Amino acid sequence: MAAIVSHSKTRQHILRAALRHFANSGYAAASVQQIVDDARVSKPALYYHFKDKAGLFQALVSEAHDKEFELLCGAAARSKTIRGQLVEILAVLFDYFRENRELMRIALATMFASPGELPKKLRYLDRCERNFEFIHTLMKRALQNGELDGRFGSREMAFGFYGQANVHLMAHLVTPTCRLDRRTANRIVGLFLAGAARKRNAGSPGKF
Amino acid sequence: MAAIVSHSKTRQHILRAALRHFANSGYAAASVQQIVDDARVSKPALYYHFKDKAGLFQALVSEAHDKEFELLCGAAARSKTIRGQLVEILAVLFDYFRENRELMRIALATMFASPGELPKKLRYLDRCERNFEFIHTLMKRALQNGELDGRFGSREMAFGFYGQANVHLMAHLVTPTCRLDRRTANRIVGLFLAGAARKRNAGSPGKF
DNA sequence: GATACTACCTACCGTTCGGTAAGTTAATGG
DNA sequence: CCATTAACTTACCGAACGGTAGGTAGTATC
Repeated sequence: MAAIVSHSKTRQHILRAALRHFANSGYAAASVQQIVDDARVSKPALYYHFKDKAGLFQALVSEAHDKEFELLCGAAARSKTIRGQLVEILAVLFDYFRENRELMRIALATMFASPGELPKKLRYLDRCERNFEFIHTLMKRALQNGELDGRFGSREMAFGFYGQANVHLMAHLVTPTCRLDRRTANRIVGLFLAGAARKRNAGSPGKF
Repeated sequence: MAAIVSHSKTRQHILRAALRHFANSGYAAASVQQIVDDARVSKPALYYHFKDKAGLFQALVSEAHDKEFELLCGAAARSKTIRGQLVEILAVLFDYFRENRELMRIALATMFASPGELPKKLRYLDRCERNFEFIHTLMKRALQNGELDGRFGSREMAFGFYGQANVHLMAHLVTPTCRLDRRTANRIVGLFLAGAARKRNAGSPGKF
């Protein structure tokens, strides 16, 4: 896993242990003592590399959101149609999720955290917004292209899709419902684009 | 607010204060001391009425999910078509949400909590599942009626809808995006049923 | 060979945590 | 009039919390 970049070995151990504990217990319930025990380092070693508990968390949060943004960009570039882009996005998120579920958990948890749940000095809202706005941009473009239904707003569609993607990920953290793979990605995008209602003319049903 | 039922006045104060703190800070970060200070009671008074911190939380969690279930049932009964039922469900959830956002926050937070985030003895997964299964049942019925597209499974549609409903609620906790009212409910259901893709024959566009 | 810096260490700080022991007050029942 | 119970109270517990003071081994520099 090349996800955690760090110059020091100790710093790396700390980050990896912190990732485990924050992902598993949330910010408040994860204790610094547990983290340093798990990382087999002393507490001052942690406070040498990170300003405080919040700073340690911040490092992981930034990495999680930046990684997601990177994945979104890469995936969207791989297709020209909105359908292809959305499938690519879901597929790559699912792939990454399967092997880095702890980092993803942190990204999701910070996205939907209560105001008092995390230290106020933490900066992550701008990163959340950036990731959402990326999807939003795709939708706007597809709307102009005529790929999407003009009766809906780009914002509500971006919201519907990004929201649904996140729900699938979050739900999978709680109870693995179905395999999060490319096939599932295809079906989700299919449902999103075609809608759940029965079609009046079953002329060209397409495949999902 | 008749949400919190209790026989003792003190118990009521405690529950109300606990609701505020748990909703605002999450389980771990909310301290018993803050709660009793806020409720203007002593700590042993709290431990007289509730077994422990987890028991206090449990009372709120149960109430939150039970209330949601009640809302779902009432809303679904108000219409015969799946479209009508889904709109009613969203509308009633939105209504309730606007006036009881703290209780809703707890329901959502427990739904997507990490394993180590909450005490293990807490019982809530069965209640989550019950609420989801209610939506699932509606979808199954609508599928048999031919109201929904047979190419999709009832489970994935229930998931898509319930998930999207929850995302709208959660997102609204973080940043109020749009008015959560009946009009919004209509648009969300519209998007869910019709799909985002442009329709080939714009014969009867419907209104959302 | 003194100085300075990195990368830690042991030991400990004050605070807050969830929770309790034991006593008090007011009402109720025999 | 006494016993019991409900509904608390003050005072306190040990453990865990996040964080730090002060010292040190190793390396690099002048």
